[in-house]
Amino acid sequence: MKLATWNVNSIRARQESVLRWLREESPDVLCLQEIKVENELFPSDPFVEEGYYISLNGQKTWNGVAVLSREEPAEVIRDIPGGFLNHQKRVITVRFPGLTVMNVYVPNGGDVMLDRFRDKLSFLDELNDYIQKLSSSGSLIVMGDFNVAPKADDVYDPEYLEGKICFHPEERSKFREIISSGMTDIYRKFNPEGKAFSWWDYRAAAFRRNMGMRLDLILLNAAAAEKAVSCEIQVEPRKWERPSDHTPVVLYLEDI
DNA sequence: ATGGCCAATTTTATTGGA
Repeated sequence: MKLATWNVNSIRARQESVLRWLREESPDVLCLQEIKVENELFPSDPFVEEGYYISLNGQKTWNGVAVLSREEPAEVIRDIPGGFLNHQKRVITVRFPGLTVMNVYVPNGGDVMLDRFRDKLSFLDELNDYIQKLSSSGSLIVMGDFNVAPKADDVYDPEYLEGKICFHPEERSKFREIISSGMTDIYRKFNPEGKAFSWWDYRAAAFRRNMGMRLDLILLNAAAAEKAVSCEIQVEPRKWERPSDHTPVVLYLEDI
């Protein structure tokens, strides 16, 4: 089984790229973030023709998440039930027999001095609670754009970026709490050493100079981690024409 | 050195991204 996460930075701007990627990779599940469109305006037809069910939690202009899946989900849960930030569409959870997949887009936070950064930390707390709740019932995969680079090898220049957005000690601490509660950062399980990035700024020729961060993560509870075979960051789509600033991260699981 | 770009809407500026 093959699952992937990709922050596409607008599905309407990236429709052809996502279709191309689906044809090349044929994943069973693809979690999309920042679709930046209301559910009614999501360009569903070509993805249905490609053989996918579409589960949506979109909104106008910003945020928005979607799951494409070969199998129709048995259940779809939108947002974090009771969550304080639910007016921003950042979470969608799809459940299949024996497997739950949560697709998340954590707030960026803007700048560590802003209220938005405090909201980001609170969101990570709520997310952890929600993960623990769902983790008690079978295999759980949480994948998406966490907007947190967990460790020094996940950013191009840890000294320069220390304390800046996406690499501030408080957000790394919140992320570690999720890991401490029993989730595995599966990319690092298979690739424990070395710089690895999934996002590169559009500005400053950041991609050409490989000035990136690993913000797109896949977390597995113990039941799911047992079945994990490998995990890869696919840098190639970041080189395509009109790319997203993020690139796909792919997880392979033993058949469930 | 730490900027530069990109997308959507509020559209010829502004906001957010990270």
